[in-house]
Parts: sequence; C-alpha cells; structure tokens
Amino acid sequence: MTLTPLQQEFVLHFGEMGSRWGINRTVGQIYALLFISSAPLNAETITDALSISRSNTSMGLKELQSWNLVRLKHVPGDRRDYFTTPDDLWEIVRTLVSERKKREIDPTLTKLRELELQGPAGDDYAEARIAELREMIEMMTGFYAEMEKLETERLVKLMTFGSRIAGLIEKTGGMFPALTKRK
Amino acid sequence: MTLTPLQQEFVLHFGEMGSRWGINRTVGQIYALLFISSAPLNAETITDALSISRSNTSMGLKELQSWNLVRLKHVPGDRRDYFTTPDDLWEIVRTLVSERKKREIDPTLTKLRELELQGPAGDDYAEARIAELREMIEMMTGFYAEMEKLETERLVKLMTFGSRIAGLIEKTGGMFPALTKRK
DNA sequence: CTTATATTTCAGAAATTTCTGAAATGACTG
DNA sequence: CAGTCATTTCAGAAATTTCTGAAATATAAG
Repeated sequence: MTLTPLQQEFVLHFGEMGSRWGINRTVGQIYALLFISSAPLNAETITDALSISRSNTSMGLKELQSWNLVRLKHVPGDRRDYFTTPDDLWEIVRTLVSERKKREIDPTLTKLRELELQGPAGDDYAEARIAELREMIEMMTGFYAEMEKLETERLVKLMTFGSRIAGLIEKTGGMFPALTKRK
Repeated sequence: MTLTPLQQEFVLHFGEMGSRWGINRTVGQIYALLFISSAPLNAETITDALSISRSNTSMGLKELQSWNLVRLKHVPGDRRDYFTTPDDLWEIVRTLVSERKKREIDPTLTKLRELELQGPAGDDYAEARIAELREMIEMMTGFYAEMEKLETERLVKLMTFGSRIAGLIEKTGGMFPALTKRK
C-alpha cells in the first residue's frame, strides 16, 4: 500500500510525537496509520506502508493491544488479523486517559500508601509531603472516577460549556453548606 | 548527605517512574529528592545524595528548570544555587499539566491545522478524521483553558464534589436551551 | 588582574531501547 | 497428517539516550 501525501505526513508526525508520549516511533506510526485508514489493515499492509520489518509490526501491534487502543477484526474467508481504531474519538480518549492513569499514576499511589504503612520514619517533613501527595492523587483519581461514569453526551456538554463551571461551583454553595460556610 | 530509608525509597520510585513520564531516571530522582527535602539543596548535595556525576546533576537541573518544576533560591553569603520545589502541590500539578500540554498536545494541534490548510487532498476519510481530531483537541484545550483560570479553592471544590457534576450538568438545561432542546 | 569556586558544555563511554532476520510456533486446509 | 500461511519469539545489530570526566566558561573575592 502506498500512502497519500496527507497520510504520510500525518503518520510521520505521530511517529515523531511517539517518544513524547511514552511509546516508540513505530507504535506511533502504526496507530496513526490505523487511525486515518477507513478500512481495517492487516500486518502485511502495515509493514509495507511503513517500510518496517514484519516482526516490528507484530511487536507494535502487540503493544497497541496492551494499551487497548486497537480493535481486531476479521474478514470472511481471510484468516489474517485486521486492525482498526474505534470510530468514536471519545472512546479513544477515554482509553488513553485510563491507560495512562494505570501506568503513570496508580503505581505511585500504591507506593505512597506502602511508604505510609511502614510507619513513622522519624522524618516529619518527608512523611508530611508524602501524605499530602497521596491525598492530592486520591482526590484527583476520585474526580476522574466520577468523570469516567459520565456518558459522552454529558461530557461534551461539560467541556463545551466549561466557561460556566466557575459559576456552577458558586451556585453549589447551597448544596454544600459545610464547605461554603467556613472561609 | 545521606538519605533516610524513607527518602531513599521515595527517590528510587520516582527514578523508576521517570521513564513512564517522559523524563529520565536521574531527573525523576532529583525532582523527588527536592520534593521531600524540607530545605533547598545545592547541586553538590544532590550529586552525592544520588551518587551521580556532577555534570549529570547539572543537566538534570537544567531539564527541570525547562519544565518550570523547580525554583532557584539563594543563601546569603553562599554563592551556590539552591533548588526547591514549590510548597503548593496544586501549583506543581498545574505546571505539570501545562508543560505536558505544551509538549504533547500543542505541536499536534498545530500540525493538524497545517494539514487542513494544505487543502483537499482527495482523501475524504483521512481529512474527516483529521478534522474530527482537531475539533476534539480544541474542545479539550478550551476546557483546560477554563479550568486553568479557576483559583485553587474552587478547583478543590470541583474535585471534591465531583460526584455532583452529572447533576449540575443536568441543572444547566435551563441555561443552555439550545443544547438540551435537541436530543 | 589573579585566584578560587560554581556551573556548563561536550565528546566519547555506557546503558538502554528499538529494530531486524531467522527460526519457532500455531492453526487452518486439503 | 503434510503443507501452507500467519503470527510470534528472540538473539544480536543498530540506533538512541543517558551519563561521565575533563575542559571550558562564568562569576565573585581578594
């Protein structure tokens, strides 16, 4: 398969961004290619579209699968695996956020709790900072858990009218008297 | 300087997480060390606390400065540079998010706009996907820009009572009839 | 201006990550 | 079950990133 110039440039960009996103160039390119392809692609096609080795494609796809970022399809009468990305961009974003949380946040939260369980270490400042950091992460992951429950339509509303958020919070004063009373 | 076991473990953890966060081990360790140290540290102290070379410390600190993650302090009568992290965790999180956005999102948004400006490329699917992706990123960065304006107190409220968000959105129906009418 | 101290730069060494080709494995087909 | 096709594994090669020591630069003090 030969890429159109548009596809080419898109794919190369995602390859370059890959390193900033904690994935390698090839994985970035494979994902980008699947993303802008209207039909599912098999490994062979990807291999020659990107001029990489077949084994590299295999590893890249495995990596993407471990991120839950690609879907496996099958074409009747063809026993090769075909890959796509979900049509719904929101689904992609959700997956991305959730996987990054799993890899980047959760292990640290676990470690912080572990450190706290080890009990007083006679290092008050460090202990306080660790507790504070753990609390912050817990608050943020708690918030994330709530957001995760919202269906797409509501999320879009929230994002689109984000400018009203400050006002909305103000309005909640009546709902949470305990909070707004102090200050 | 010798690290307490608690500091040691904390620092090593952040070193290991470094690679997942797009920074290297040393940079992660330096940051962690500054974070759990009650007083600012100079390069020499960091160097021997972490058993790394002086030049590596220098490069790590430069990297952290480019991320705006450390503050430079000076001790009267001592011309060495001393480094700390902000006391306010929220400030740290804001910086982190803002810098990651700058490095991971903004370049892609620019590239997508560029691709669209190049005009119709006779590849409808790719063009549609690119437009859709650009719109999604614009919506999210727009929302982020709003959040960024909120002062910490309101953000904490928002996060703490995140569970009410769904309800709040529902309540905004009256405010945005155009949106809630269709459905 | 000279010396002492602090920091940065940078070329190459060391470590790590990525990629390839070849071989192994799996799985369907006739 | 022998043959074919698809995919994975993996050891080593290639590329990239990280780290170091030495030299260069910067800055304050005497």
